[in-house]
Amino acid sequence: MPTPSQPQARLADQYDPQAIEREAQAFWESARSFRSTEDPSRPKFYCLSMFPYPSGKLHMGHVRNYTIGDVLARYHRMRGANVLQPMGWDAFGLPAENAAMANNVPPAKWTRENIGTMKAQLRSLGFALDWERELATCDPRYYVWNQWLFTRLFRKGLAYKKTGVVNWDPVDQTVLANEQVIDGRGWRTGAPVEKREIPMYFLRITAYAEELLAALEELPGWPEQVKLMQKNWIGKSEGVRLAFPYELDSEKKLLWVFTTRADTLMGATFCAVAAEHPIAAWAARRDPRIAAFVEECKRGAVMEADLAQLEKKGMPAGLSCTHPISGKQVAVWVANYVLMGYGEGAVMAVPAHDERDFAFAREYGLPIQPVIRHPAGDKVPAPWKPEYAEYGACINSGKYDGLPYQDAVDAIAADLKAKGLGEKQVQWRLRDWGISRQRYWGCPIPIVHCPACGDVPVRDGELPVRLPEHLVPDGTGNPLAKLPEFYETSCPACSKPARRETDTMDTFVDSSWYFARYACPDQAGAMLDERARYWMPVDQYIGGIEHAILHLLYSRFFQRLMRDEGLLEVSEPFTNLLTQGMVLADSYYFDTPEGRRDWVHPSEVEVERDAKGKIVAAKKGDGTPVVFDGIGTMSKSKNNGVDPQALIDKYGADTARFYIIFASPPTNTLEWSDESVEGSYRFLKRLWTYCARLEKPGAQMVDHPAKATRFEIHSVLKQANYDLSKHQFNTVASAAMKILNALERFAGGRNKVTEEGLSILLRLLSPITPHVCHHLWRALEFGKQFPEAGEDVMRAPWPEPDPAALEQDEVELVVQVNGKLRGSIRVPRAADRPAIEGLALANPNVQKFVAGQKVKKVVVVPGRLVNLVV
RNA sequence: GCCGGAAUGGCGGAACUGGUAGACGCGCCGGACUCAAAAUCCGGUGCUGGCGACAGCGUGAGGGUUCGAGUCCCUCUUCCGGCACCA
Repeated sequence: MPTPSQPQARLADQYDPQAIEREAQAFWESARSFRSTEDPSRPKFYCLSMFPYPSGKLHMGHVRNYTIGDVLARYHRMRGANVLQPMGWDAFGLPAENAAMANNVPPAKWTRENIGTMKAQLRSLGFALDWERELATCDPRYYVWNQWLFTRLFRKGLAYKKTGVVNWDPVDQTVLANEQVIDGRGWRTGAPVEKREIPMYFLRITAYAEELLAALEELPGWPEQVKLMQKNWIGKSEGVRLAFPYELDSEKKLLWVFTTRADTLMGATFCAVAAEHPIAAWAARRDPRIAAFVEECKRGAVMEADLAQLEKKGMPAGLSCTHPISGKQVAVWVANYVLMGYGEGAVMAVPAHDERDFAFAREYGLPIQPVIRHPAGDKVPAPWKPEYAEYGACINSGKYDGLPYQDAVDAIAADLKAKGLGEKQVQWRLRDWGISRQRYWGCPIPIVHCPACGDVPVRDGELPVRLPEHLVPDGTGNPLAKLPEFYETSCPACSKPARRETDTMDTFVDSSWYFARYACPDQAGAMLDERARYWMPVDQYIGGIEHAILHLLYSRFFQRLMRDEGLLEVSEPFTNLLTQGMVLADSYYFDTPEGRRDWVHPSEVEVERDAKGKIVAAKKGDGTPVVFDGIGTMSKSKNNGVDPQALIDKYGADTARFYIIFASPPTNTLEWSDESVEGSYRFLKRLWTYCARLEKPGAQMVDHPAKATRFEIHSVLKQANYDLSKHQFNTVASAAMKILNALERFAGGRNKVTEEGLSILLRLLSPITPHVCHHLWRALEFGKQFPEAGEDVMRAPWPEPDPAALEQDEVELVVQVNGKLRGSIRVPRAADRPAIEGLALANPNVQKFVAGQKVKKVVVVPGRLVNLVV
């Protein structure tokens, strides 16, 4: 492709980032440098960063995410790949409704304005994005395919209706998101939140549980940590489903429980059921105290984190059931620690070998019967010890005595099966995905409720079910449910009057397949087309670690749903995953005389240091002392956010990008420091000044040998290339600094060594700071040496170290005595072991520590060290 | 509570596969330039002792394996992420 002709850039004396960034961006724009097309002749590289929620302005987390992605995209482009790097908007969601309520602006308008602002910001950062593929999930041309797929899943039974539990605000008469529940109360009303069961649509992700789990093994490009979290989340456990018979109103019934510890069955001394269990409901009808307890359990929010920290409480249900093996009667309790949503909503309690049951039994004086020989003995005296839960041989268990874990489980399961009271079963922690939201700003669920035909999916020809965009929610439920024009419709099957579903989809649905749609965002006739088969899977996905479970698991699930619709072949959407850490900043406050706590922005804080540079005090500009409150995520409430725009305005995009890459490896948290940003700016200025001086006639004296300089530059490059392969970009930025240091020490004019070194430096650095490298490459006319690149450093080949430059005649070896460093020796590269030992022993400082002692052993690590053991 | 991480100078971080701890940068100290300041440039900088060559100590705490541990194993502490309706 021809590069657009522009006047040859001259190198000004001063680094002016705003001017050169404008120029570089104009160059890329007119050359359409980042547009990607399908090209089967080249290896493709689909590089994707998680798309942002258009919250208003870009925040530092976005800048970090997209800078990391951009470095990867540009690097792979220079290595010859056909790179796709798209961008779009996760545009449905709760914040738009909150903003709408606060400002009386429809979410649609607010969202679209935010997209405009953030898109301009992304452009100013110079990311190599193919904007021709931009999409927004609130666009009917996008969400129509959510709806289309949903109707397919509904017909297959993979989408279905059942009741689910939600947070209910009794004052606003509305469903609350978990984040809208603060200390058990509604955020706007302050009313205690209640649990409420409502009908919802679910996606049958459990049908894919086995595959989602097994396929984790085939994801070598994912961090182990994320795979482990997903594995635990899916939570496959093999156990026994078994029944305790009981009689209710002279009717014979079975209380089913699931256990992974069937070997402890003979120690089951009671059973416990969830407050939502039918037995609890029955007991509540007979006994007002139980009714009150069940009510108490139903109060509060639905968050598992909160439930898990509740004090374990229970009440006897006034019922007993029969132990399936021993035939003894055991009591049934209603307990708040049993979850209706997991397993059978009931458990057999073995207090001797389960910590929760142990605590519960001791609290309520229930029998504790040890049945396993554990490392701490045969008895289980209080307090609880973790050993009690370990595997061991059965005791006090009649015919099962002496059997180890697996044999006991097998024998007990066989006996239960013979009685028709149980069998082995696989149990999953993973639950089906409830996607219904009683909210306005989301994708409408394409179902019509007909009094005669039931729930009928909207016909393809009627899709999309358009979301009216003019509404402003008021916090009292979904405005769609108050809009007859929306919900009044006719049945797709019988044409009689019917009511349209007014719930919208979880926004996780939108984000579970957007990555595939980028391949063909303009395709109006299908969800995906053959271009998706070219680009998918994503070769590199980059995003926050906070998405390690839900978003990534749902996306893996959707990829399979699309595969099973015949839309794609591959099962896994993301071949390689990079989880980036959060961006943190210091926070400072002072308490006002009125007793208010004011948070002071870190940029307004002056610190006082001691002679060593350690911070001893901090104050505001006006002298008010402030308290350092530690380091944490950037947030409005602590007034410690750094605005990317201000940073770009002051230093330019390249400094922002360089700092973000340099400050920390991508997977770590990044702790913000304005002073370090200055350092990054300083480096780019130094690079500029070095190049500007090279341009001037009259080379300076060479004061460093060329061979040593080349060795240094090529060694650094070798390490940098290794670091790039490990995605450790902070040391690549360091490498660029080291190369500039070496060139400055060499201090020649334009000659073979500086020319080579600088071309390496500009290419190595260009993915991180593309604007300044683009400009310097053109100004210094490196296109003459790299005709294939011409004026565009991005088209230059990636630099590789020259093996000849890495050769050395001598190497330095460290000499240790008993593992302690005592000196070093220089030896010829090919020196043999006796020669090395001789030189090591001859070192005078080494002699001091070996003198008069016998050397028992000599360890020689080639190229590294000699260790003399005395 | 459960699941998953992290911890190295005054600060961010580096250290290959168990082999010189502190690369690179920030900050700080000293110097050059300047009427002065900013900017820039040069030198120093883990802690303790010593004029010094050097020595002792040192990677959150405690133990272990090894010729040798920031790195491997065990126990613990603190901080961070997720927990299904924030995205």
